[in-house]
Amino acid sequence: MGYDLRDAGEKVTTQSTIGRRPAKNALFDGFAAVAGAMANGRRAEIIELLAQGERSVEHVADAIDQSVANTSHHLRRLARAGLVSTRRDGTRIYYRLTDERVYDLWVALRDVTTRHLDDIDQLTDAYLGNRTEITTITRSELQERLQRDQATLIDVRPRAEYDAGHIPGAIPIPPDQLDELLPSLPADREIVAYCRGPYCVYADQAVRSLLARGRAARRLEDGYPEWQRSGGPVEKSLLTIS
Amino acid sequence: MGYDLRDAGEKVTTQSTIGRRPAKNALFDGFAAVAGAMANGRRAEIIELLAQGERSVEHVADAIDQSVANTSHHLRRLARAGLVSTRRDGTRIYYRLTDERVYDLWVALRDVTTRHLDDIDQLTDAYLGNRTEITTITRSELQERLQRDQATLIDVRPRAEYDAGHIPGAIPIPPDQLDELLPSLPADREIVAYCRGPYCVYADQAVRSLLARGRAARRLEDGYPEWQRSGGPVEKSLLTIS
DNA sequence: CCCATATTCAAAGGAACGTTTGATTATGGA
DNA sequence: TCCATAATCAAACGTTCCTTTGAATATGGG
Repeated sequence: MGYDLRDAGEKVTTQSTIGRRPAKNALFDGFAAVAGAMANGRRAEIIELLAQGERSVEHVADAIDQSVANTSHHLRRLARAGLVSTRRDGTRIYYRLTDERVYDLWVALRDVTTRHLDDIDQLTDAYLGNRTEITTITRSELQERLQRDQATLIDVRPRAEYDAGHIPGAIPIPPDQLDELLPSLPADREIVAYCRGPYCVYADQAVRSLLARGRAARRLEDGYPEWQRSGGPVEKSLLTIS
Repeated sequence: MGYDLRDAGEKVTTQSTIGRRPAKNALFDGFAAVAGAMANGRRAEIIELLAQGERSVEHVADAIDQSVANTSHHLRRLARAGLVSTRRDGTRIYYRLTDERVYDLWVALRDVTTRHLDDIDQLTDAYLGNRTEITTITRSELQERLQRDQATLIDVRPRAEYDAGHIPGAIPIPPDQLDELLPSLPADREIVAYCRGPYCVYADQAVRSLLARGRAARRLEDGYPEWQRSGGPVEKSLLTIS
């Protein structure tokens, strides 16, 4: 066992922290308050949603299947922790993530959770189906293949989100038009689908559908926000969100 | 205002998510559970403490001024979320952060909090005192100055932590020997102090004490775990922690 | 100026959390 | 084998949190 380093010297800490305890408590309660803001499933969903771009309260309420009042409550709580900010446009109020650092925090949380929480695999299976037949491609791999014209890239998010920003060269295939549009894709190359992130259902749907038709298809390992955040090139179709 | 992109297309999401709601809830509750594990001031302190290295339950209890039973409770909760792991050595159980990703998550939380929570400045002031007279130096600046022999580096953590690992060339100045050892430092160069991280009091104490003696002194902007995590060189004095 | 719409606020019930207390389990040494 | 030590567990208290309900506030259009 040897020289036990681990319990030596702590008396010192205790001594020099005497009297500071209330202040230390308050400081760490501050960190805990921010963690607490994310410590609710619906609020976690909100953060994932706002990572896509700003959204109105009603829109958020709709997306997370909650009442507007409750959604507003959750949004206010996130705002109090500094995670989201607001912008008023007429009678509507738009919420957004305060900055990219908040997004980074969310990704770090997602990462740790998927790696360490025992049940997470069952949970993702229950939500997204068994993903074993769906192979993924990394961002850098995709970038290479696009440069060499070796892949057809499709964006399977709702049209409005495509318009607000997408990976250059991506073909818009809104999720409600999968069946109409997928067959018309060129048959010469592999197809890569992406949507909102690793927990977005659309890309999985598209890949499954293509595989069922005998096409070669993969999904981007994460999604558009990750692509954008990592500095990948971006293209906007229409007016920017004002 | 133009074409309102933000509320278009959401019906689709709602439709294709119908029936999946319970699974989606469960998945995001999983993320929330991990956030919830950090959503308590004492548990946040535990994470910051374990970022320094593994510690026994009693040690942790001592450091956070809580009963062993309560501390054990908090540690079990962190373990259930996958954030910490244990190792038994005889009659003691040592807790550690499960991996570096957990540390990254903690740093991301610390970062977001210090940048966005309104009261955090008052809280750090209350805990660490007004830091306006204490200037900092970044890790890369420090590395440069060390290479050019332009600074004396002191490690003001308890001796056991210094022994477990420190920045090469750092002189150990345990916090309980500040007054004895500080005056004997060479007077020809600026002194840089570091300890456990941005919220560790020792480096501040050392710098204040040196400034009061008319010496040029700064503190490393963060601390040893950050240095180590960013790939900086590390030196160990004695046996490794077994 | 009034009304419709979008959002927030306040109150209340039930659930989950944090701390304390006292008892229980597991290990190593006598 | 028995005892001391280290850690966990179980129950119970008060506190905080989440959701729902109904009312209140702010903005823009008629």
